[in-house]
Amino acid sequence: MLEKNNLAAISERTGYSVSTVSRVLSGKAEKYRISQSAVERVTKEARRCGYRPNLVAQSLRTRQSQTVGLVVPGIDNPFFATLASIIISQLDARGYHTLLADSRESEQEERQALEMFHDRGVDGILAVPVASSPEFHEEVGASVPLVLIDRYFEKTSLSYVCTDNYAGAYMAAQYLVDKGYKRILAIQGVPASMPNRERVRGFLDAIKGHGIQSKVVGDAFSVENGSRETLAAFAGNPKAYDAIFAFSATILLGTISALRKLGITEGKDIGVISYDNNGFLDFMNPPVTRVEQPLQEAGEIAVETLFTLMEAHRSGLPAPTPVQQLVRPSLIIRESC
Amino acid sequence: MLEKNNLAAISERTGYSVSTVSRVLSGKAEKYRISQSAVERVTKEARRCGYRPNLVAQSLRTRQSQTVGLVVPGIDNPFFATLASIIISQLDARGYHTLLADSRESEQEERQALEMFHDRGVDGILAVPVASSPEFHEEVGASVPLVLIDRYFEKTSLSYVCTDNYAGAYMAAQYLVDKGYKRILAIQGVPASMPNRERVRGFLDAIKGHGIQSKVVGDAFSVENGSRETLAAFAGNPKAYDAIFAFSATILLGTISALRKLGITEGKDIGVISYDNNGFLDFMNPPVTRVEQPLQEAGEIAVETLFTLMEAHRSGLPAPTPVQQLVRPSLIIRESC
DNA sequence: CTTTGTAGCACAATCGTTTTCGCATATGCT
DNA sequence: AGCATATGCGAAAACGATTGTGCTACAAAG
Repeated sequence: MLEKNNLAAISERTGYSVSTVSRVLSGKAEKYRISQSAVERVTKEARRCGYRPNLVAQSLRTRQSQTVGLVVPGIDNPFFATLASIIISQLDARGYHTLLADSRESEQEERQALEMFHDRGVDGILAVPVASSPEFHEEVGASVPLVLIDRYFEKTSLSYVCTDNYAGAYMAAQYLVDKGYKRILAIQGVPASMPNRERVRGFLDAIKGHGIQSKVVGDAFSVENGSRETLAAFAGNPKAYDAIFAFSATILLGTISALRKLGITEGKDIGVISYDNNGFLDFMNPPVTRVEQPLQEAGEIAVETLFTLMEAHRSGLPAPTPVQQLVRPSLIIRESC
Repeated sequence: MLEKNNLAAISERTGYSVSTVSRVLSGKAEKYRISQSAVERVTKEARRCGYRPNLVAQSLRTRQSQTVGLVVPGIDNPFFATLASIIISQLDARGYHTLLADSRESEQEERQALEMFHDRGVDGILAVPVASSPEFHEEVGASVPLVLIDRYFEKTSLSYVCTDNYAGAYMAAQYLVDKGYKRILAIQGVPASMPNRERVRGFLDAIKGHGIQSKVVGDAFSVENGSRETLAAFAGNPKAYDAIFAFSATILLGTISALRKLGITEGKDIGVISYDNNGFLDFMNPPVTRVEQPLQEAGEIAVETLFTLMEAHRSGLPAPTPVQQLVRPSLIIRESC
C-alpha cells in the first residue's frame, strides 16, 4: 500500500495536529499564529510526500467547488465551440474549472444538466438555454447563480447577456435594401427562440416601406433547413428571389449547397448574407457578408456578471437585480452581395 | 431558513434512521431487506421535499465521481470540438459527466489540467496530449485510468486510440500521384507531433519512385502557417507546384486564402488536398478532396477503452495491458484535385 | 504570589453520504 | 420449550478537509 497523502498522514508524521497542518497548507498560518518552526516542518513534509488537497473533501466542507457549469445546445457547432472556448479561458484565468454539458437542443437534457450542476455543487452556471419557458432556469437560478447567454426569455428575473439580434438583422436587411435587392428570402432558425424572433422583427422593420417583396421560411438553425428551404423557394422559378438572408451560418451552408445544385451562383446571380460566423465564411468563394456577433465581449460580460452574482451569493447577500445586457453585433462586408 | 434536504432531515421526518433512508434512496432496499412500508414512507417523503443526493458527499465517501476529465488542445478547433461532442455524448450515455479543460497547446496548462483532474477525483481521463514526452501522463496514468486520443507517444505504456496517419497520408499522396501531379508541396503541422511525423512518412513513402518533385514545409496546424507557406512557395514562380497537400483543414484554409491572393484557382490551376475535415470542406468551391478521420469511431473506442481501464481500476485489478489502436482514415474524393 | 495576557497549538464538530456490524424481534423446526 | 435462521433496522465509523473554541504554558503585570 502506498503512503497516504492527506492531512492526517502529515499530521502523524510531523507530530502536529490536523488543524495545524491544514492551516499551514492552506496559507492561513499567520492568521492563526502558527510558529515559524511548525510552518517549516509541515511544508517540508508536504513537499516531500507531494501533498495535494482533496478537492472533493474541500468542496464538501466549504460548500465551494471552484467549478462553473456550462451548458450549450451543441458543442460541435462552431458558434458554441468558440463561445465555450472563450468562457473556459475566462474561468480558467480566475481559477475556476468547467463542467461542460451538451443539451443537444433538448429541453430534457438541459434540465438534467442543470440539475446535475446543482447536485454537484457548482458555484455558478452559464447556460445557452433551449427551453421555451424560463421556469426551470429560474428555479435553479434561485439556489445557484445563473447567467444566460445568447438566448434569453421574454420576462425573466434571470441575468443574461445576448447580442442585439434585432439590430443585427436590421443592419443586414438594410444593407440588402441599400444594395438594391428587391425580392428577399429570409430563412430563419427555431421560430420560437428569442434570437430568431428578434431577427425576424429586425428584418421586417428594415424592409418596411421599401417596396420589398419578402418571405420568411424555415424552422431550424441547421444545414438541412437551409438546403430544403432554398430548394423549395426556387422550385419552378430560378429568379424567385434576388437575395437570401440566412439566419445562421449553418443555414447558410445549406443554402449554398442548394444553390449549387440549382446552378445559381451566389454573389453573381443572387445576393447572399448570413447571420453569425462559423470561422470559415471568409474562405468561401465568394467570401460571405454577414452579421457577426461579438462573442469575446459577450463571453467576458457573462463571466463577469456571473462572478458578481456568485460574490453576492457567497456573502449571503440577496441576489442583486438581474443584469440584462445586449451587445451590438457588427456587419462584416465581403463579396457575396 | 429553508427546509433541509438531506438524508438526516428525511430520517428525522420519517422516523427511520439515516442508514435506512440512504439504503432506500440509493435503491439498495431489497439488498438490505428494508420493509415495504419503510420504503414507501421514505420515498414518499423524499419526493415531497424533492430530495437530491449531494454528489460531492457521495464522491467523497465512495471515491467515485461519475466524472471523466477531458483535455484538448483547443476546443474552438472544429476537429476537437467534434471529438469532444462525440465523447461527451458517449460519456453521457453511460451516466458520466465531463470536466473539460483546454490546454491551448501548452504543455504547462495540460499538466495543470491533469493534476486538477486527479485532485478532483475523476474516475478517468481522456487526453489529446500536447506534451512532447509521456512522462507526466504516465505518472498520472498510474493513479487514474487514462487514454490518449489523436496524438500519442512513441514508446509508452499508456493506452491510446489514434487514426493511422501514415496510411492516411499515403492514400492522399498516392491519389495525387495517380492523378498525374508532379510537383507536390506538403504543408505540415507541428513537426514533432506524432501524427505529423507519421503523415510526413506516409507522404514520402507514397511518392517515392514516382519521379515526384516535392517539398515539406511549415510548422503548425494553423491558418497562418498555411497561408504563409503557400505565399512563400509561390513567390517568384506561380507554377512552382501543381498540387498542395495540406496536413490539416486549418492549414488548408490558409492555403486557399493565399491562393486567392496569388490569383491561382484551386481545382483548376492547381490540385489541392487536405487532411481532416472541419465540416465545411464540402461547401467550399470547389469542394475539397481530403483524408477524413473516423472521429466517431475513434471517440467510441477511446471511451470504451477508458471504461475497461476504469473497471479494472475499480476492482483493484492490475492495469490491463495497454490498448493501442489505430483506426483507418478514408479518402473523400471531391473536386479540388 | 496571584492575576492577566498572549502565543501556539489541539479538540472536536461539521459537511452529507455509504457501509460494516450487530441488535433485536419474529418465525420455523424438532 | 429450545435453538437456529430470517427479518428489519439502527449506531457509528469512515471519506478528507475546515474552523470555532478552548487549553496550556509562559511572560509580564500588579
